[in-house]
Amino acid sequence: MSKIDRASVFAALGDPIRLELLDRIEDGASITKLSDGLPITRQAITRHLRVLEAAELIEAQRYGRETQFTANPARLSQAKGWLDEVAQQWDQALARFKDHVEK
Amino acid sequence: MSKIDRASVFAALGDPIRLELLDRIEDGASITKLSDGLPITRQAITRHLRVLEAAELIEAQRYGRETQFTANPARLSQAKGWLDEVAQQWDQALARFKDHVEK
DNA sequence: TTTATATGCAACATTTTTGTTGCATATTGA
DNA sequence: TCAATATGCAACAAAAATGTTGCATATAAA
Repeated sequence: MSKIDRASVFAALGDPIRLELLDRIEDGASITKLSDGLPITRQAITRHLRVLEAAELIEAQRYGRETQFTANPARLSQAKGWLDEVAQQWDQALARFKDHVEK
Repeated sequence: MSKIDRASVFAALGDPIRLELLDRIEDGASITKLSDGLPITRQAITRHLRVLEAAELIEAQRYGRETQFTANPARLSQAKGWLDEVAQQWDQALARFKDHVEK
């Protein structure tokens, strides 16, 4: 998974509307239902959903006239994994620094 | 911490150059050093660093004519925490769904 | 078969984000 | 002191992201 892919996932998470949508999706919801109460048009919501879908954080499936979106927990785990990698790097760097000071 | 703040942290993570900079920062580095080898100008790098700083993922300190950037591990932990929250919500939703099906 | 509902598509306008270039300023080192 | 180094600032240009409006289409319900 390249740094560009990682960035696209974080970028998808980088908008308050999209974070709200991830909260609302949970176990599946249609676009109209997801749009309810949000301050932008349904079409704008659709775009946000497509951004999340492109980042593979959610998946879309059409049932009749409705499109249901479901979460992709695996992708979220990956994102956590990447944050862990960086955190670990920083920890190690800090450890090296301390070691250096003590000598 | 509002959803807007969370989004700003993820948005800051949502660029391959900035992920690369986070890799390179580790235990502190100057702008010139961080820019070395990257395909954009020093001024562009400075902007990326300011984005990371605004999201509180890194901190800047001036020593003489150099500006040293250091990582803020606490902020990264917060980001992981938020991903966990969403992941847990999804897990619970999935559990409710399974429960529902079995009945 | 009508009507209402749920979406999709596409053209536009705005706003934001990225990057560049040019120039100024503060430190360091010879 | 003079030259090299490390940045900061600001004006511009280009590209990408957001949102809106208007209209078309497919499905479900009466």
